[in-house]
Amino acid sequence: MTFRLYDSATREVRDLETVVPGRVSIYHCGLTVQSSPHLGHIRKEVVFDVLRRWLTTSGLHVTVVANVTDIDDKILAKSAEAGVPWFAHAYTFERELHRAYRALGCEQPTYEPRATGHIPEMLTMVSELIERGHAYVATDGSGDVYFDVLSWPSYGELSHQRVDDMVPAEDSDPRGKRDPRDFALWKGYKPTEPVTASWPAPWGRGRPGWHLECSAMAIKYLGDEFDIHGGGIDLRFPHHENELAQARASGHAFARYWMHNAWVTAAGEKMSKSLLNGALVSEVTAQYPARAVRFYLAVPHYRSSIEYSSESLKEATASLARIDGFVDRAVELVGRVETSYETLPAGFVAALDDDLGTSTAMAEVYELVRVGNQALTADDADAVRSALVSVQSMLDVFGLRADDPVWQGGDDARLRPILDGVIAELLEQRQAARARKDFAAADSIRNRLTGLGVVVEDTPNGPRWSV
RNA sequence: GGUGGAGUGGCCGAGAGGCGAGGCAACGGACUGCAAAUCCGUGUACACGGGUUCAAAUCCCGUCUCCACCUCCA
Repeated sequence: MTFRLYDSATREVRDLETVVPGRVSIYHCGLTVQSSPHLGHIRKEVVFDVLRRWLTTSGLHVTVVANVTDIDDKILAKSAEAGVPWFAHAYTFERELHRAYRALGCEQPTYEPRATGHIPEMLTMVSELIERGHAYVATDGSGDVYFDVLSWPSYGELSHQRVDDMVPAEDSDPRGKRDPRDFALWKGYKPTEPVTASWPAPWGRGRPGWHLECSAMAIKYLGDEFDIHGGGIDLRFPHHENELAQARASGHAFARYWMHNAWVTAAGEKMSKSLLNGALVSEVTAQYPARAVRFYLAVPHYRSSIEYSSESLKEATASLARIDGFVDRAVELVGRVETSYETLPAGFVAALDDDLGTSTAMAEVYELVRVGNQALTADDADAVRSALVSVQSMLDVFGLRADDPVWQGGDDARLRPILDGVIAELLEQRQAARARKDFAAADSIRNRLTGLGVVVEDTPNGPRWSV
């Protein structure tokens, strides 16, 4: 095992040394299901999907946990506005998140726990923190419980900030806090909120704070200590800092490595719904092939931001078409091939082992495509097969194989033979016209097909077509 | 105020002291009836100003610009 990962906590690339040899446990913060996912949200899913695929391909047993935050202030506010129960609102967007996962070929996590299903675990953690003197019940009778930041000297260790330098928000309401930097573990029930959105607790009815959920669920499913904790870079502080403080202060070792992905930006700024610059996954996949969208999100390094533009998505579509062109012609010549870790080029393996160097790894794909195209021209079947095996095994790691069933939806399989027959008939007419040097008639047929989106190419073995 | 990230050729995007990652686009050539696809070739890129070094996009100092986090954020 030579996988190396940049750890945001230590700010260096380190060898991945897992808690249990041969196994990797990963927790990445899922979404708060309060609205439709945009490209930025789904980038995180793609990044961790590629990570999971790479570690699995490398021979490790991978367990992935990604939570669903199905209760929070926004869900309550938006559902009240819409006049629907809060859980109906949450389920609606949870389903939409799942559609986005599937659309981009992301495998679902091993476990996908909902926050509201883990109240007992959270209550236990809050109790432990109170007993150890790191949490307290609010002084204002609200029923809130806060983490006592000043009681935990290493607070700030993840984001490398000193508590004294932290500036509280100007409009922050001190409520029943001892210190403005203290954060809520438990939010006391308010009569304005639905009673179904609250649970009984020793210190009063209420609901969990956001940070608490992840700590409790990560420990439940992955154990006291686990390997990688991930999420978007914006979660580093406060969310992950708080998770770490809660978990360690209640006696758990918690994550060994912290992995944060950068954003998708729009006009240079972070994509977000509040800025109205968010491109929804459903909108983008309606305009571009979902596989090209995955390519676009998966190829740049995960710690670099990706600028959203239609040009970039068109370019991704064109790049993929070049790769597919080789794969299609190669499969026609040598048939389907089996892939494995052993069929991956050394440069590809080295690139991904070095902090998931996806961009460098993709350059290996193009190299093999070029070599394979040369072999096709030379009619060297062995060399074609060899290149095809490498290319397919690399695309597999990226989750980008064209023949993966996840990309096959939409097409009506019954129409395919009919299409084949009709186009074959037209191409025969065109070949006949070409044979009698009636190029006007031949070009007319080709132009009509091109107009319908069917690309016709003449090869030494006769014409071939693709959509 | 504190803590980080970034500025690379027409565009996207890697790299992090030494032979110009790669893709998209463009141009020339080969192939083709013409195309398409493919292959071959074509670029003196690293925000700016200094410095260190035999050698700097990469290290150091300074400057400019942009982005982010500091208790809603993937």
